[in-house]
Amino acid sequence: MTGRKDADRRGDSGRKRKSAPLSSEAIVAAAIDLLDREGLDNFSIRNIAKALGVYPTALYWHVPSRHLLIARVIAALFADVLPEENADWRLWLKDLFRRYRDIVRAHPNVAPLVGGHLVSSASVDLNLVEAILSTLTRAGFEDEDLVAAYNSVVVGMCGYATQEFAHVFPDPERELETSLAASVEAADPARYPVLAAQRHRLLNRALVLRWKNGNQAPLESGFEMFTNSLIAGLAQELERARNRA
Amino acid sequence: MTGRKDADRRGDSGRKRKSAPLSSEAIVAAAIDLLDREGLDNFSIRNIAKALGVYPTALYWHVPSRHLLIARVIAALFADVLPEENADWRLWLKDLFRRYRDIVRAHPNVAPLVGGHLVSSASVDLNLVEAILSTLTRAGFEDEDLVAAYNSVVVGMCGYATQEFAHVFPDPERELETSLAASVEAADPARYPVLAAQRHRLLNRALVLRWKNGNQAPLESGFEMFTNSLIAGLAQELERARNRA
DNA sequence: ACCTGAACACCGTTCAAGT
DNA sequence: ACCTGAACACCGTTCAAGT
Repeated sequence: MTGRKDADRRGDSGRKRKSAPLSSEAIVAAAIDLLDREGLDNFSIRNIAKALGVYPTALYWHVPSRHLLIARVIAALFADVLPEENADWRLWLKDLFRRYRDIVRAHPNVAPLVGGHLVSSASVDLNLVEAILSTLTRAGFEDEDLVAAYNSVVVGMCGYATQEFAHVFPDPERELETSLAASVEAADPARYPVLAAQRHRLLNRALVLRWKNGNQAPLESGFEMFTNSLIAGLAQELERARNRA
Repeated sequence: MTGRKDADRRGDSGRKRKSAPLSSEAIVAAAIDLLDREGLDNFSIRNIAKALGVYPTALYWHVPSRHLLIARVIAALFADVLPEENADWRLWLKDLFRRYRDIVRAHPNVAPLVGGHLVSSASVDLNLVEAILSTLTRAGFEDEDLVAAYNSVVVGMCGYATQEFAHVFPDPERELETSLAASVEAADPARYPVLAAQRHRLLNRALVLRWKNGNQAPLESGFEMFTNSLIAGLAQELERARNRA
């Protein structure tokens, strides 16, 4: 009898039913797993439930809504973005940008969920916010400039990876691929001289001119230039602010 | 008889039925209108069809899919981003960034659709691509550096506005607002000294620490610093590359 | 307390049928 | 050629019912 019950609990009927009870942590873990394996297009409450061997509505006991589940997923994934302390604020920022991008590289399908949505605010990591603020304060930014620099840093952190790992929509007939490749290949050198001359360097390596995202074709050199430029530029803005004062 | 037919065509049965026949342009226009009026959460093929007084499936004669409709919407909205020519490449870039952000300000709900999705590639404006490439070439970027600089510029163009006008998810109970405000208000000055000291300057004015987006609370000063920094930094990278050669 | 199960109000898209 | 209308395979979420 007891053996039978245990067998039932392990669930030979519901195929993937886990022995462990449901919890917010288990749901978030299953959500991340699903996102990594099946992509954004199959990322749904119902599929997470299926992976857990449970009814979709069961999740609502542990998680208030899809939006807030996504917020928890983001919080879990970026729990360790924060770099070691560094006396040089510019190196610290560079480190932060790198670490952020590395996480997105490891879970590329989350990119569209972080960039353009304010959900992230639902699970703010105050440690991250304070770390950026205190680093910029040590660098010399004050008051209004501090806020502006902080916003610049957050965009610098998320902006590149968001675009590098942008969502590629399902294209089974490869229509996007063929039409894009064709129009670039056929670009009139008279009208588009630089594009025509550099086309082989650009296809799938330049934003907007690609059908693969950073997953299959990373945009490494641009990341370096973008982050280096932004940081160097912030340092320069700081100088200017000092000279004003 | 003819009068009756005209009345039928104007459509007293289907309420909003337009007299004009359906077309790709009309659909895109209705889509933009719906996006502006009703927001991203109500932006669907079915609602666009309803606004046009037509069956949802009628759209598929003129538009291949939702993804590609979005691509056309984006193409239509950003048809005029391209700034006037400018001898100073840095001013030209600044102008480009401003114009891009102005368009997003005018149609803020499109922001999440542009930033994190590769759909935009389905409707590439080669003129824009060439303009950026030729400007950077005139500035002095070559070969691999040109690609890296181009990618930096595209991220610079889209990155800030994407986050400034990020999607705010429906929150009728104002849970996000209250919890975020509370946690920032209650931030321990010992653990979060800068955050605690600057909290009134930060709430709804610093990314991640807000429940409103740029629509209700623009992040103007950060935009200035971000774009100025990026451009100044690119100029500096250019100097470095020249010194290497 | 935690999960089932039915139900509601939505989606995008396919395809046969009408005109 | 262009639109209707039914149908399919999905969604997120609410809520009563079970245990």
